[in-house]
Amino acid sequence: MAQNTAIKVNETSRSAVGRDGVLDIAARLFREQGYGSVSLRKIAEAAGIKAGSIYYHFGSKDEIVAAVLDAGIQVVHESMREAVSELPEGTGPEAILRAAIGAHLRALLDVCDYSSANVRIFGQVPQSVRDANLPTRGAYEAEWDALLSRLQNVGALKSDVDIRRLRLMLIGALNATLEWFDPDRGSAEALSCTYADVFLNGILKRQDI
Amino acid sequence: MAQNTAIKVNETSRSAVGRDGVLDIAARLFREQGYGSVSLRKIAEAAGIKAGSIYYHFGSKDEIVAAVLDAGIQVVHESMREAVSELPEGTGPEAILRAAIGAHLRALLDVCDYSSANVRIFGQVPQSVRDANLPTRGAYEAEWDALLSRLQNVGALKSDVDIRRLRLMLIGALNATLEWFDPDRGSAEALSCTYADVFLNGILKRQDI
DNA sequence: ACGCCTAACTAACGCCTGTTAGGTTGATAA
DNA sequence: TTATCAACCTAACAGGCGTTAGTTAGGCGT
Repeated sequence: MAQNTAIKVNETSRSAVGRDGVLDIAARLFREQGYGSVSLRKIAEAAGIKAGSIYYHFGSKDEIVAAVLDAGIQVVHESMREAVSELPEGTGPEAILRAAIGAHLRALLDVCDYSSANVRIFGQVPQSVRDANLPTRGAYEAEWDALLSRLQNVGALKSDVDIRRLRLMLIGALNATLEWFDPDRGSAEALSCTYADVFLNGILKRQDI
Repeated sequence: MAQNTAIKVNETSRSAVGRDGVLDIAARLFREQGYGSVSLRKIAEAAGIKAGSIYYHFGSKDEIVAAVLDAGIQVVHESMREAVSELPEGTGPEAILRAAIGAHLRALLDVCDYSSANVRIFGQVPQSVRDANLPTRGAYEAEWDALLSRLQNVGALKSDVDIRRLRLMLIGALNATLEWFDPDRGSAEALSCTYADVFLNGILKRQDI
């Protein structure tokens, strides 16, 4: 009757991973292994509970992945908004852009499983889940568009570049770092600096500097 | 070794999709739906045959996806190499880079299912399949590294940028277009031009031009 | 002490997956 | 005509999937 007590003994009572615990683990597994190969049984096992128990906290697998996706965007969004709003008044356009790029990259590469999971699995989840994530995404994209437009209006950016396209290029390039970034080969901070350099000034050597 | 066009001798009764036909369809489905949600039965149905019949042409699902991944890299690799080698002698560094960027982007965005499937599903396939694709990937990456090194050695590129990192940034940014590119909002050619502009000169407005 | 609430458990369901073995075609070569 | 052979089909296998229903156990307020 008293089955494996080994698990329960170490914490006197129940471990109680809870909804947030399950979500944390799901985000980590999704980031590491992708959407398709992470089953509810895998999530449950990593959380130390049984698959069926997940349905106490969530109504379906889609609900879990949707929660992960939304949280992922919100983390980068807040990180970016704060980084920009914290700048002293009168900060130049170049420094503003550098701050925004750095915030996005930091949220992605420093250990936030939610935001990295979002980037990694968004293209793998069912259409309905993608659709549910679109409003949250849209809000973040609008924040970037507003920032870029402001910079373009004050004459800091080239005037012939389409804002939407620029934002897609920028965020796409930053997100792509997830596939190859290795903290052992240089910090996220250093990478962020390189990215800003390239995007702001290009890679061609110029005589005029 | 381009499009297969499903050449069949006397299409009287049997359709005979054959190995190449199955591969074409698999590449398209993988690109559209991702690795996890494309089953052998889906591939078979789209090919007009039954699931078991696939095992006449391939030993496993992994073998199919591995073939798709390899072909995908080879297509971009050849596209890029040809585009660069076809340039007239004495072509400037900027034009060379533009040609390489354009070739990569064209192979990805114009209807090659293999190369786009590679970018889309590489992060979703089993580790063993990824590993099998690494040599082919490495060859393409080496081609880029050689090109970038050459340009840096002749003083065309900034000398403080790490070539490996530059290549990762460049290819990553180009590959990311797959997630949002829409031919109705502008051709791949135009996009390629914008990308080259940004990477070569940056997005800041400069007084010296 | 009582009942309620939370958080888990067990056991099963129907479906889908990759894979296999053996059978069936229709065209071609002898 | 007969034999060969590539290309397909049929039917089933074991195992994994998301999901559900019903049950159990500990903690807390009254």
